[in-house]
Amino acid sequence: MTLASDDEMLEVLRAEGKRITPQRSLLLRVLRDSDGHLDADEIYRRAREKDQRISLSTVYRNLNVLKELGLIIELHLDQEHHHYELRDTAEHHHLICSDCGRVVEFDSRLVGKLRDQISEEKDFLITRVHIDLVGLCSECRDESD
Amino acid sequence: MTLASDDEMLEVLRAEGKRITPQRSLLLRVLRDSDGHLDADEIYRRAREKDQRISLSTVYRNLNVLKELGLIIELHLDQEHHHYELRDTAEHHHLICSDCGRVVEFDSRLVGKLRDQISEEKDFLITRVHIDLVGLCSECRDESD
DNA sequence: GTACTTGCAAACTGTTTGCACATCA
DNA sequence: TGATGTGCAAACAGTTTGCAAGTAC
Repeated sequence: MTLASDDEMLEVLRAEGKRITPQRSLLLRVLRDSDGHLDADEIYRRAREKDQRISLSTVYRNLNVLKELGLIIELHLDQEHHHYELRDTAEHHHLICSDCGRVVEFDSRLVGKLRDQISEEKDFLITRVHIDLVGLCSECRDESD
Repeated sequence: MTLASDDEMLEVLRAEGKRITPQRSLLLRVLRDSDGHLDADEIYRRAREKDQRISLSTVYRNLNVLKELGLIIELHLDQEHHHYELRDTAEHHHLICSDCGRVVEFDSRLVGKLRDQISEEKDFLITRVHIDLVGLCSECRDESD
């Protein structure tokens, strides 16, 4: 499902003249072991569980490096801070429960259709599509009755 | 195109037990006279052109009030800070040029279809849909050739 | 009159940066 | 060895808040 193994990702770093440091390997591992959409602080917390010494600024710096190399994606999930996830071959979007905060990924043919339609209508070359659907998941909906 | 006139919006404030202050009227006027998607600082700048004394914290406080009353919408246009616009009867989404920053609004039948499809598939009650398409507008595309 | 609102300055949060030291290649 | 990366603390940007004074109703 995911673009590349950790090794392949490390290879991208090397190819771009970036060094492979224990911190970078660790961050990639944390991201891979997660279910996606972690914020910087959560990534920092999980990384520290494995290596006490990593610093928050290193986390931020490397998230930016990985983002520039296209290995991860920065999300703006209707929150005050950013979320990050490994870049995936399968484009997907997010369905967010406004009550419990749960995030579910989805995709649909309609997304590509929409993109094509608007691209033509507005004469844009569309490179990225962000879709967030916000609502109540079935559990939270039941509770609120 | 827009939900209500300024007077109607002020009426909503009154109905909620909020006071109608010159600052609030001014902010609504600034939002209405704009093309949408202004950030707080720009709103502050424009408001100050009309009334020197308004403060940035008043701007923030009132944007939050208006947001809670549903009179305006807060956007997260892939930037570090928020943008605001008057709530519109016609739901619309944003097409953003990653080069010049231009923002174009759009809507499409496909959005409702997508919403219905995912709602059913994932068993969510979907209340809000945010779509940002990012790309190059025709002018920026021509320049980059 | 009084609860709500304002302006100011100070606090807060998420993120970035300068610098000296450490480290990958 | 030399360029890159790290940790720390300090800076920064956007936003929120405490408080005393002002104002809508």
